Amino acid sequence: MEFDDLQQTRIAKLQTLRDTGRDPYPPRSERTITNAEAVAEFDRREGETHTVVGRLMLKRGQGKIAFLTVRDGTGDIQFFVQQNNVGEVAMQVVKALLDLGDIVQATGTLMKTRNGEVSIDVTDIRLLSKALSPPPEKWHGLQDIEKRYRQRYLDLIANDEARQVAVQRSRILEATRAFMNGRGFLEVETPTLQPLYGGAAARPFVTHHNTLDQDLYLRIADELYLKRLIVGGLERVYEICKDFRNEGIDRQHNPEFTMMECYQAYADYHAMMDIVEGLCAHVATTVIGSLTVTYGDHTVDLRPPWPRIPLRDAVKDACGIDYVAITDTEELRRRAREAGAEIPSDMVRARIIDELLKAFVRPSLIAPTFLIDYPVELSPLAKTKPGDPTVVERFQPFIAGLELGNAYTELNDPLDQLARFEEQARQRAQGDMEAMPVDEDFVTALMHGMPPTGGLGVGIDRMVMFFTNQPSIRDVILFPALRSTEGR
RNA sequence: GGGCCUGUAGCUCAGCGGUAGAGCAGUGGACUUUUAAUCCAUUGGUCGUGGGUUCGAAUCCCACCGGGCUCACCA
Repeated sequence: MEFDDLQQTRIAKLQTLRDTGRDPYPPRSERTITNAEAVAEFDRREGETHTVVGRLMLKRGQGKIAFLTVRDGTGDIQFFVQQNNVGEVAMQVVKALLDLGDIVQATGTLMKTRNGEVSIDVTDIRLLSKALSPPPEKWHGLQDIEKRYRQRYLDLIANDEARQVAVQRSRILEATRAFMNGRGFLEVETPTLQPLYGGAAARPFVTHHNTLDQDLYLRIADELYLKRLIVGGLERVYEICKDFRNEGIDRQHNPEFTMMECYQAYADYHAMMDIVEGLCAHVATTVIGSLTVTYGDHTVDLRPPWPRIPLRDAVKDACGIDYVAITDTEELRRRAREAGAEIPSDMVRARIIDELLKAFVRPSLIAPTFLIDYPVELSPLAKTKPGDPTVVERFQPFIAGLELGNAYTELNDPLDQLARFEEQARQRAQGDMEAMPVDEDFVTALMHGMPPTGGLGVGIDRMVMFFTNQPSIRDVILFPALRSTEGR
């Protein structure tokens, strides 16, 4: 490892500190009050002696005094260092050996400066940890997008918004758990390493267990395991976990992402819509403090209930194509192309409908909306609508153009499930690598009887994107997937 | 994978065929109430990498390594 001039300078200071008997990395620290508390409670704490800590963010020397802005996890406070109080030696240390980025601790009297800034009138100041690399620019922060993702700690140090998003994400997860627990759901854990993957249309990551000498898949969903628990009589279960999908990376997709899946026995997809509405409203009120949320150019009202629009009607309204009335696939393809959609000649009927959804319906789904009742072909785990074997009871919630999740009335007919798996296998044989493999073990579970069940998956990252008004999933995942660079 | 954009000092950015620049940070100095402190002086670069065009390339061209947007793919 090589050190540049700025680092060499700091390493020299480090040596000076050691040579003069000062440990640049002492094992112990003290804190009697957080910075935020000191500022918030100043009126009744003025004059008290306190010890505060944090990272040195700004340094304003002025002869025999110095003002240091120090930031801990709660906020900023100012150190007011006067040579008369700390002595000439300590003053020299502050001026010559402390650098921006260092972690420091100071003891002194809580006071306000002439200009009203809450400060510690320092009597003792010490270094807790010497930073050997300089922090990002103090005013512009860290702008380089790549560096923000690769070295997130710098982003968190320099950019307030990055910190806010990280905190909000945690609060959203907390609110989600509280909401689900409050509805009687049991939080469970199912395997990340699965001998057979399933529950979504996606390509998996493959790994290998040495002792078993067996390939395993990182889960693309936990659906099939959670439904086994429903079979087992756990009537309301949910899991919040990472799923892994070996696919493209873009503003709304990361190869590992966080999903909340829940299943409720003796319920259907309407109950799942109630949960989505309730969950979003709960998160909005507890985390945002309002049912009105702004995302990008849009401001949406999350107040339930949300419109529940059959996909057929939504597509018909958006582009005038009634795909139910057009039974001939070639006719449907022709009409879709006329409307302006790009439809490859080998695209199957269900994908054409999906394309119509993406091209014409989705862009207009700004207000919270449920699209319901999807073609059966794309939903091998969902129950068909009574009286219509071509449509399943499935819905997707959309807010501000974001697709937040997926849900259905779960298929609990074991023989129908087996037939759907076999149809998937046929599509797989025809080259659709995202079609699901046959999971006979899951069918075996269904053969023991699964109650009528509603199931739901919510993309937590997208929910966080929405509630924190972030345009990219990389902004809500602390360490997003990036190509590794040479020499790292 | 395609198209468009992008990579210059530790950080934020200018320069876009003719001597490599600014602000912040750093270094030296002045300063006992600053708020991105101020003032004086000053160090710092294989202009992502490698080729090419040219009398001359940070600048134009090609390839490669990263990144962003977008389309495709994908919940």
